[in-house]
Amino acid sequence: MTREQSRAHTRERLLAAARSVFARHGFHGASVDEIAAQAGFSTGALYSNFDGKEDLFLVLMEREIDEHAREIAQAVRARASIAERATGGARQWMTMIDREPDLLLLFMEFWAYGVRDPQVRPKVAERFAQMRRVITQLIADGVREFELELELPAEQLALAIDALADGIARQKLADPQAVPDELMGNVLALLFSAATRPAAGTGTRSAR
Amino acid sequence: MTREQSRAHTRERLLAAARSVFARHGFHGASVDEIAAQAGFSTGALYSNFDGKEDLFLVLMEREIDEHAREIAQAVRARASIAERATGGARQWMTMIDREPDLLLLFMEFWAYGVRDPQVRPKVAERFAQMRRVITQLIADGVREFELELELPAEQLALAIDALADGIARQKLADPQAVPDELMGNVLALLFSAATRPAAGTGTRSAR
DNA sequence: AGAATCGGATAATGAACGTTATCGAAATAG
DNA sequence: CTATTTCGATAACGTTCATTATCCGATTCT
Repeated sequence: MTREQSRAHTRERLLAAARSVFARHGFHGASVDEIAAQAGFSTGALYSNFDGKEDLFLVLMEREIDEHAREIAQAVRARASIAERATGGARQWMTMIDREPDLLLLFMEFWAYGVRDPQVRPKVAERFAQMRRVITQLIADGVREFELELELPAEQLALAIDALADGIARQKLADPQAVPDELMGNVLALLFSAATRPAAGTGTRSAR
Repeated sequence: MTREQSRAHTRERLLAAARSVFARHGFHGASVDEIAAQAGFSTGALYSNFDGKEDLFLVLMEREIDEHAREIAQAVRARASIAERATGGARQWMTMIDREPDLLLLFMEFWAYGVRDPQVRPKVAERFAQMRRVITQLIADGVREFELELELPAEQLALAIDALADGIARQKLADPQAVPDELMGNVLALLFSAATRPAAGTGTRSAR
């Protein structure tokens, strides 16, 4: 194994261990010793491959967030009507909360940590912006496809939806019983019914 | 000064210092040394008055959350129409984010910390439940007062509103420019317009 | 009876302890 | 010989504990 491959391999092992340990204990609760041990290395190796606990955490988060953003976008795009897209996306989100609560908790810690640190804050903001862009695009697609008009700029609607998703996740993580599974879908449906109207005088005037 | 008064006084001073230091550095970033020093005591005094850093933090949070819940409820109750109540509450929330971002950050840390700890989790859940009850009551009042019917149980609508508020706060804390001040009010207005309809056949049939 | 004093309890101190993240010099592998 | 990993040292942190200072209630003395 070449040096480069070897190094990449230890990085990978460290990241995998970090994912597991961080998920179990949270950012502050996790110890670099445990991470390094679980990866089968010493802590020095960790510091040789990363700038420290914080850097390791940030790299890991970057990766995980990317993956989840892709998943959500995919789940939404697969649906047909705008109503189905909303409920489909909502359902996907709720199951994600159920399936990987640890990871969501980590995202929240990443946020709390990043907002305080001037170095990290832009990265957190960019993550939100990225998610907003994805949702905005989905809304724009739906609007064009189904010939609708919006009461609110798509970006703002997207922000609200993202905010709603976050807030619901927070409540469900604190008390799973308090949040019915269909709630998010229902609210989204209501929101869309109020925020959209048929476009006036365009293309195939379907209804009216 | 009597013994009891003296003790209450140091507790108060410690709590005030804790509020300041926690706000500045966050829960994990704050050191008990700094808190004790700022209060003008030794760390031992802190441990004599509280069970430790965690206990101090929890007591402080309990207090602050109570206060904020009162403020919000007051801001909503003061308004006349249901639309004004929504926008009034939303405005109050947005200014609160602007005015005390540090405190909101602390709430988030309190949440992240509490969700992991089996001892603290019920307390966090109870805080959410309390806020839901307040909002539910406000909705119920509005519905009765303006003779409306709901498309969704008031509790669920309340949960969604709370979630939305939380999520918007998170985004605004990460990037204040990304969140227009009127957004929350607008979305609430849309949500209410979709979630309510005039009650059929009750009392003074105003319109229709 | 009123004032002074004593004893037990309580509050606060500050030094000590174990744990943690971090770093640099040595050792090892490519 | 260079790059990567190891090992030991260090400083900071939360927490504990023996010690000191302080207060309150009861007892004693005038």
